[in-house]
Amino acid sequence: MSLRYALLGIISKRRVTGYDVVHIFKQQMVHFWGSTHSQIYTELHKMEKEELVDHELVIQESSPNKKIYSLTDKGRKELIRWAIEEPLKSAKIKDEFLIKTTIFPILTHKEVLTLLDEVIERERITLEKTEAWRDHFKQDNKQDLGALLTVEYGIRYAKMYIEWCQWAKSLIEKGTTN
Amino acid sequence: MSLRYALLGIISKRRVTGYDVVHIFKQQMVHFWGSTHSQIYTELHKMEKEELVDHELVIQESSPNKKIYSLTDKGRKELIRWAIEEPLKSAKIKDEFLIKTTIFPILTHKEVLTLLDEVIERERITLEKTEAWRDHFKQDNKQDLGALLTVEYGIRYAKMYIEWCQWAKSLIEKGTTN
DNA sequence: CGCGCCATGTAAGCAGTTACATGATTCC
DNA sequence: GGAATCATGTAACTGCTTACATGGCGCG
Repeated sequence: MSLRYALLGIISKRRVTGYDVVHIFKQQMVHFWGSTHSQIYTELHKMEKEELVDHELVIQESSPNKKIYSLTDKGRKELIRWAIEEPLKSAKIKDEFLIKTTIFPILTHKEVLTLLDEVIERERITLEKTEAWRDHFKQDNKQDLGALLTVEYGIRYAKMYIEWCQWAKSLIEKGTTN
Repeated sequence: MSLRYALLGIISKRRVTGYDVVHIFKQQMVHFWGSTHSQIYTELHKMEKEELVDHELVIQESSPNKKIYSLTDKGRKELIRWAIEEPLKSAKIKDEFLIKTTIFPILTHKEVLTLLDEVIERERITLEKTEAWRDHFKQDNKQDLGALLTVEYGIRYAKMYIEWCQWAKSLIEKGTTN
């Protein structure tokens, strides 16, 4: 049910199409939520039936027609109700690499270090992109507190991950087994 | 499909029942994976059909009978193949609180600070429990590298979350809006 | 006498992923 | 000529959650 509130949140800020939302998920929300176009379009239809959003059809010549969504009063009220009344559920994380971590003892020294280096590199790239996005975003002076806080979260998360990997490496390099 | 490898990983370390696995998920894997007994029992059945695990039935008097699982050769090979050959997929996170964060600008100053304090408290409790578990675990001198690394990850994650919340609070308290 | 622990399972429903489907325009 | 971008949608499937279902034992 939370995808719904993520969508309501995005629509509350600016006039967007389903297509725009897909990109906002990819650029700004990667660090804490994921979704695909098929799920997003479906949820938007459901929400429209329940009168939480409505749309305006824009006819275009050189590209396909599009639907620009906006919140209804009911939608806005429901979003705020959820935010302040609905009890907090803790994050659900599915991190494959941590599963691999649990079986480090049955892998060789070399295999483990290769895996760790791959992850460090992946996170380093993510960190770089996220920092670039934050800087670009700050220059725009957009004053979107929500976005500012969540990018910062993304940056801190990536840094933590890299530091943890480096700590793991040093611990493994110290050990003599395998 | 990753639940399967999480299960294979657990079974590779010790002789466990489905019931034990449920508790291992709750105690040691909360930080990076979640599952429920219904999904676990179902997956164990599937894996047994595919001959990745087998079980030994233990008849008990004062409690229900139980099935103790162990890896087959095929299971162990498949686990290692997955760990070193299967390309890394990045973590999938679903964090409701970060969705709430994106709409901070449409909430009042007070509502936002209440939410942040709730989360800080929740994470503080998690951190305390996780640190207690690590210390207890280190005293046992269990030498399980995988578990040592993942608890440490849990601790670092919780600390990062708390620090980020505190940074957010200071940023909001500095601001005069709302 | 009720709650929690041990221990297993099935069924129904919802959430999320991948594949199928279309089609013009723009850029290389 | 091929790939990427814009823009929307449906269908099939897998993964995950919640509810249903059983039953003895020990503790307060």
